[in-house]
Amino acid sequence: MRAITAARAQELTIGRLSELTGVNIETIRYYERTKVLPAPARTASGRRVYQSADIRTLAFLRRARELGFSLDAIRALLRLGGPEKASCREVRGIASHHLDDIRAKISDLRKLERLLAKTVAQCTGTTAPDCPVLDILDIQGRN
Amino acid sequence: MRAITAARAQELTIGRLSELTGVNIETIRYYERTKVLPAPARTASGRRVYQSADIRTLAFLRRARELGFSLDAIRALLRLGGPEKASCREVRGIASHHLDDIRAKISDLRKLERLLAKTVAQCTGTTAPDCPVLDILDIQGRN
DNA sequence: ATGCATCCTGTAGCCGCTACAGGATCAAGG
DNA sequence: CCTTGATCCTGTAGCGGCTACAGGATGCAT
Repeated sequence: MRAITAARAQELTIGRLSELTGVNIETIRYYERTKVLPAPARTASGRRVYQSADIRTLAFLRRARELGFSLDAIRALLRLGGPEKASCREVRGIASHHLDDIRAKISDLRKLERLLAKTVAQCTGTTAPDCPVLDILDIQGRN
Repeated sequence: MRAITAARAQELTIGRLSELTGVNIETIRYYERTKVLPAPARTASGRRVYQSADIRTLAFLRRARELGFSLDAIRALLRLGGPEKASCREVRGIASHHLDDIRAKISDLRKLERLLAKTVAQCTGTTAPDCPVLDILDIQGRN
């Protein structure tokens, strides 16, 4: 059932696909090279021909990137989401693993934020002999 | 009171400096190549010779990296913190700019976290025909 | 026929490392 | 003194996820 069959699945150039999805042309080609996207058909002269279904895939990809999924994770998601259903459990696995990463990153950043904010607040802005910012970075360092 | 003055400024090999600071040897050389660290003296046979003051600098560098400062920012900090005092104001500028970056990143990540968490929670784990994770990534996309 | 837009491939650069190849040098033990 | 093994040196290439060229081939409108 992969066949294009009926229904005018209109064809797109890479430039048009790029416009429609907001993904840079070079990036689309990069995704193809790195097997995130399958290679599309070509015209006689070698130009890429995309189908309207590719808009959806690329939009998905773009959104997943915005959500911080790695290309590796996205390759997996596309494989799972692809050829007729997929195990929602596996998808959930990937997503919740990613969620863990995000939470760890947030927690790290919050620690940094607190420390930096506290320190910057101590700055008088004058050319004082010792600067609180340089101080936290310096020796007394391990906190 | 910056001066080390007295006290046997002992010399170190790159390996020893690496041990003492926890910074990879290759990374130390990389910092030299990219002008984050000044090139040290050399022995007759060409080996790098570090002074104990370099431990402090490299530890500073390491800590600043842990706090997420870019090498560019660190180059600036080292220049400012370097040759006798420095404008604390400029240091504060760099640090508070970095703080802004961190806060923006935290805010982004929190949005992602909420969205992903909500979605993953809806997962039954079965092989349902539609998967909430794939759904948020898909079409209805813009939230 | 001309011009310009768009496309193609291939390669190199960004950051901040890390890893390796291939060689030189050092310190210690036999 | 010689050998071994650790350490050092330089130079280059790779990671992820693009982005930006160069240099050439099409496509389309006038």
